[in-house]
Amino acid sequence: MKSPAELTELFRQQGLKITPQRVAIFQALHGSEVHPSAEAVYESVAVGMPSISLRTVYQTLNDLASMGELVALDLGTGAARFDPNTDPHHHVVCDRCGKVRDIYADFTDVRLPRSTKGELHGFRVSSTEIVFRGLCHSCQHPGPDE
Amino acid sequence: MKSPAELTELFRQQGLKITPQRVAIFQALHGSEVHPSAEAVYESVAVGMPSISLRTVYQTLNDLASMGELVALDLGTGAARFDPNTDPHHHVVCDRCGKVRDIYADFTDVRLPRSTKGELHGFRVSSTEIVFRGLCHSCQHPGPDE
DNA sequence: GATCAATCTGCAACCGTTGTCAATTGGAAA
DNA sequence: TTTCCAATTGACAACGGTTGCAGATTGATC
Ligand SMILES: [Mn+2]
Ligand SMILES: [Mn+2]
Ligand SMILES: [Zn+2]
Ligand SMILES: [Zn+2]
Repeated sequence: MKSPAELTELFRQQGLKITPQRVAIFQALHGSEVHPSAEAVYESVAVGMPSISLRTVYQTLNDLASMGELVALDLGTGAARFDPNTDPHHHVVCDRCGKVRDIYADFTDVRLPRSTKGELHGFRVSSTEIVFRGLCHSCQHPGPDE
Repeated sequence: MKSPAELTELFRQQGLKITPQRVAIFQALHGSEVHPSAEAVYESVAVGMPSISLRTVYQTLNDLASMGELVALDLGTGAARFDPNTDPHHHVVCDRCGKVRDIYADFTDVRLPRSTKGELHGFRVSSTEIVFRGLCHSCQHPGPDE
């Protein structure tokens, strides 16, 4: 995802208005590696802008996603996660708390294998997603009361 | 997943009742490779048992899943998909119609890479899922009206 | 067959997300 | 700067998938 300043410029070019809400969302996401849900973005932005609505957060996240500045991920944790990292990469997900970490690895040899008839099951594959699931550090060492 | 007869025996052993609804669901799933949603199982069973409720289908699918006889998959197609194939394998998913096919391939070299500090990002990984996404055969050649 | 806990059905409620629309607002034009 | 209007906002309803609930029904055991 581009910087808040670059996104501002991009939105302006597209004829979209630069609202304080949008700028706050740009800032909340920039450089973030936590893969927040829309709700998490909302809570983070709402600290400094209590009047913002969840609907506006969804709208802006969807706008960014359709511009390709953000990737919406469904990692099976209930809510969609938004990823400002648009480089090709994979993920580790904690089954207990939903924590997500980026995984950079060259899995170029992971390709859809051909059937015995030499074809790809009739599929034309456009992306390959690898998700590692397990427990994160803190969920492996649960405190007595959590 | 075991055969309907074996599942019947298994349920009996667990002290669970053998109801016509459960048997019909066992039969609908046995040998199936379509990865149906709960709704799809419901529609299939309801042909011969119109009075069955969707709630019962969910209940039985969840029971089978918690017994390990079935795997519940979240492949990002909206509804959960239920897989009677409990062997380790991967999937190809059609982005357009949601069709799912099993992929058997040895990706044992696909492992969570270690960080520069030599650790696995603090994670203890218990499973690795590979999902290939793209278009199935029929969705690559859409008819004029679909 | 009688008993009774397990199960079933129908419906309400839940969660994450999107549709709707009146009120508000950013920014181009004058 | 002021005007103007389309874009945006926020509140709330509605949606699809799933689960909670409660009363009616039924399978297993005797
Ligand atoms: Mn990521
Ligand atoms: Mn499968
Ligand atoms: Zn965790
Ligand atoms: Zn298809």
